[in-house]
Amino acid sequence: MMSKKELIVQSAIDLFQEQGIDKTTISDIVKRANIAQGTFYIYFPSKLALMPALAEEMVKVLMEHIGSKVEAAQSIKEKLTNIVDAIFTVNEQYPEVLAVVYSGLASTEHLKQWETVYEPCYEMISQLIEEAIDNGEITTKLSPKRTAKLIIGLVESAAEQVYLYDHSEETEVKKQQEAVLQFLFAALKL
Amino acid sequence: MMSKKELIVQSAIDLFQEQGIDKTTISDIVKRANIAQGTFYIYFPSKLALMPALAEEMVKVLMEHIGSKVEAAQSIKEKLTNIVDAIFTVNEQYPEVLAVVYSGLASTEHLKQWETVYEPCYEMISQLIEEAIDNGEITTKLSPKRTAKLIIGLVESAAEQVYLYDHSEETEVKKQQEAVLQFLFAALKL
Amino acid sequence: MMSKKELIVQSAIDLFQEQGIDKTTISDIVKRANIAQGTFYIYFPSKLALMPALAEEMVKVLMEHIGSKVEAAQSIKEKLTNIVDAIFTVNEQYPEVLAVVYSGLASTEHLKQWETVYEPCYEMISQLIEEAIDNGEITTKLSPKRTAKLIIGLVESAAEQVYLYDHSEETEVKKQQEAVLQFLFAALKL
Amino acid sequence: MMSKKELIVQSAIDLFQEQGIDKTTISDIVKRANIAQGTFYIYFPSKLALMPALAEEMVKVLMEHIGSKVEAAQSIKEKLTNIVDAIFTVNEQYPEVLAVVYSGLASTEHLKQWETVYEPCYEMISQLIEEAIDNGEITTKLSPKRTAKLIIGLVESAAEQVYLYDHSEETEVKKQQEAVLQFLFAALKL
DNA sequence: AATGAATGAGTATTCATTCAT
DNA sequence: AATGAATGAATACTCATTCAT
Repeated sequence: MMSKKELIVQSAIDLFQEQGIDKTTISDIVKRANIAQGTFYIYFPSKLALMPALAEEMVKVLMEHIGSKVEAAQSIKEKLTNIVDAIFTVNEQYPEVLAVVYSGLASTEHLKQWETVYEPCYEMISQLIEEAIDNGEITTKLSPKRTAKLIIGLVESAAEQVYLYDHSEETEVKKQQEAVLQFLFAALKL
Repeated sequence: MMSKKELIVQSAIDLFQEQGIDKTTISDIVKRANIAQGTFYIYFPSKLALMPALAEEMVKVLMEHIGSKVEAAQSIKEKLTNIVDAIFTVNEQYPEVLAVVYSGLASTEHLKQWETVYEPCYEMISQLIEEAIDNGEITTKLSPKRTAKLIIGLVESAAEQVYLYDHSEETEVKKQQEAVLQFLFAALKL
Repeated sequence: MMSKKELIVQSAIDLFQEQGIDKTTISDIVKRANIAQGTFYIYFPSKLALMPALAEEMVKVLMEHIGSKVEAAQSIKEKLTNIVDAIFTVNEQYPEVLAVVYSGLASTEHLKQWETVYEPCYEMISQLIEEAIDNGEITTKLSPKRTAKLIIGLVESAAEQVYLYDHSEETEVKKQQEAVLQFLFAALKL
Repeated sequence: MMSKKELIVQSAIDLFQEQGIDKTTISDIVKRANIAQGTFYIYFPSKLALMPALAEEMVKVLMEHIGSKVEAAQSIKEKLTNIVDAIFTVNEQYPEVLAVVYSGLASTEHLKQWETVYEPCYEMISQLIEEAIDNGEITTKLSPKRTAKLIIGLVESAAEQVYLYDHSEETEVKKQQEAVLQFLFAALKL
């Protein structure tokens, strides 16, 4: 059984996904979570205070998707392919929520926490890059961490384009995924 | 002299930039624009309805920056360098506004208009790519339009990282700009 | 061709009928009448100032209905039958408008004008009663004018019941009309 | 102690009586009730949504007036006399409120609820008529329920005429009350 | 910890009215 | 007489937040 806190976060994610952040009220969240209005404030001082918890959850989901697929992969190409796939999958499920998380719109105050939250994700990709550099698969003058961030930025924005803006069809999505991968391989000279 | 509608859009951009979307009220906007409360509603039914007009203005600013610099350039490398520079410059000036515009948070209802608004920008880069392909500067299997979109996504997210999330210092900004350019050149095999 | 003033009154009647007085704005009225916002104020100082003109129009319609039918009738019974029929017919066409006119809700300020407006209607029925008393058809201790007012009150409220509250079917309407006539005949010992 | 909801209804009745519906704002109502603005919206979504509760209260008051007087009465004539008296008394106290309730202006949406609200009143009179028919006091071909409705319509409109339109003096009121009673007795052949 | 009715400041929104053209 | 963009006071309504239970 979920704790009240988890119930709140889950309800918020669902509602943000369905109707957007602005149109979702705390009242909506507690109704969906089946808890009392006041209970919300035991766990979160405000609606914005939800954001870090929400980002954490999103990153957790993303990391799970990536983790399970990347371990099995051998080459850096395979690994990157799986990462792109994971990012596209998560964007398909939570386009609205990720748009908020990624663009950092949830008020300037929490932006710094977010980088912290996203850190493990950057770190993981960074590791992969470093290993690939070490064993000669990749040669680049850019630092692994910076490269990791550029990669995530590139892939996320590509995924948003198809899922959030264009509401593209399945085949278009596949093409975009293929294209971003090619672009990425070229950038890394793979 | 500016029309009332233009006054509203300009005031909104300024205020969003200064205090963010959420903290900016319609009252703030009309006060800044020096018009009556009701006048706002003659032109826009709500705050969110401002978004397309706002995006148009941002794209206009971006295009002006790009246009003036790109014409002078000769090679595709030079042109891309200038484009990246233009995008970074605009992001430096309007980080908050662009975050809103770019992340597409402005409610699901207007998302489709946005692609239309961004279209001239995509089209312009697309043209440059095509010319570069024609004269053999670039070889790529990806379509020019898709490549253009990937480039914009990549550069925009890189710029956001330094201006919105990290509030980086001048030197870090330069490094990021240099890095994204290198990444981009590699991706296009330049 | 209708004058602007007539256009305003007619549009107001139509709109009050369709959406009620409260939900009808002056803006609605001028749009329907295809005239400018300011033109309204040339003819009427406010929305409430429309009411007497509106009542006049309604009474005019009612009188026309009654007039054409009553002249042909011979006996007082026949005449009353026709009056009841006329009132029901007009109520069928303008239930909402008549509810307002009859109940006098359009603000206390114009109530006195209304009695003046309704006067010809009361007077006409009053005449009929008096004639019927004179030629021995009716015997009553009540004054003709008071009797006329009671009759109108009775028949109007009966008509409202079926058209406004119950939205009755054709057959129910006929029954109600028949009933109120019988009740009326009995009251006048006819 | 009164519930918040009752407080709202009572304040609304008082204010409608004093200044009419249109001039009474929700702000006025909550101030008079000594409750917060938001509390109003917990119980009623709008001013018009008050109407059914308001009608219920009015019917309750009317029924109390009638009930206390009719029980003591023996003959149907006495009973009707008391009913007319009760209706006139309530109309004297709440002319404005009753005008609203009775005319059904409270927006088309709630009209159906009103017949339900008025039902006990119709039913009560209907019972009296039926008893009077059973013990031979009254002979009529009309159904008791329909007769009851006609009676209420007649008496209410007669009362409105003196209290709402004409603001008649005491003696005129008495005359009107006497007249409507005579008219009614004749209609029922009493 | 949990509740949910109550709060009221803050904000959006409406619409009668004006006035320069 | 006619126009209709502009006005801004008046009002409705929301919703984050509190607190007694």
